[in-house]
Amino acid sequence: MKIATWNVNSLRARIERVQEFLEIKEPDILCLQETKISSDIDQDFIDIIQTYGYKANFHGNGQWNGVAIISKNEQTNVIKGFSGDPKNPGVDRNDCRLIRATIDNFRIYSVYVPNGREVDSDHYVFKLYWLDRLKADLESEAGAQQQIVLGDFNIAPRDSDVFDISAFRGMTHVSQKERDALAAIEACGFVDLGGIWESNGSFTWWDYRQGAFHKNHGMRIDLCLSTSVVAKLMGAVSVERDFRKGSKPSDHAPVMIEF
DNA sequence: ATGTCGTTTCTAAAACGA
Repeated sequence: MKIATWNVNSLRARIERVQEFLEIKEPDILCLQETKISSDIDQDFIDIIQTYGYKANFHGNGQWNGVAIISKNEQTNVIKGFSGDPKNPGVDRNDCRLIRATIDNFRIYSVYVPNGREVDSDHYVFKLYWLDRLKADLESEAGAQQQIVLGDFNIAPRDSDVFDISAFRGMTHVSQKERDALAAIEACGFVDLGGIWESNGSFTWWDYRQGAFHKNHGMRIDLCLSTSVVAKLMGAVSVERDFRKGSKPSDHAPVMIEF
């Protein structure tokens, strides 16, 4: 079984690369982030994806964010956004950053954690809130099914997950509070499957600017967290760097995990 | 060189987000 996650930075702009990925890599499940398409036109993309034998569920508001789950097998009990009615601190009230579905008795979550912008901004407060809210939803669904959480966390868990930690001191993606929020989720019984990479180099995102990809100036911010039972079944983990190359790439590469 | 993309909008250049 192959499960992948990919921040595509606009599905409209990336549809040909996504088709290429489905055709060549044949993942059983693909979680997408930053689809930037609205629910109204999702059917166009569902039709394209169906021609490759996949089913899809989208959660999007059009201009920004947007997440999706694509799978060969049926998706049931799909939930878009957080459960319940959270007290939102006021930023990005109608954003679309979470979709979950049950596939083959696994509970799959596609997440797009807020960027946070600057550590002294409301957006950073919202990022911390969002991570805490995600933890609550994961805890509320724990036990019944094995859980796998994939997506763009906008957090580099360790210093070795950025190309030059001195360039990121005091910035989002590496700050202690967001790393603590991620650690709190892991403390609920989740394993960071990409954490098997001990050294610099296994990055998942590279800035479009300054030739960052060719210099390997990147970060590992696209993560896959699973319950420890699932982690024991893990085979190969790979960053599909070829999809960061070539014509019109996203600034993120897909991460693929085999079980 | 905030040097690239992708989105949107007063459909051409700019604002905004990442």
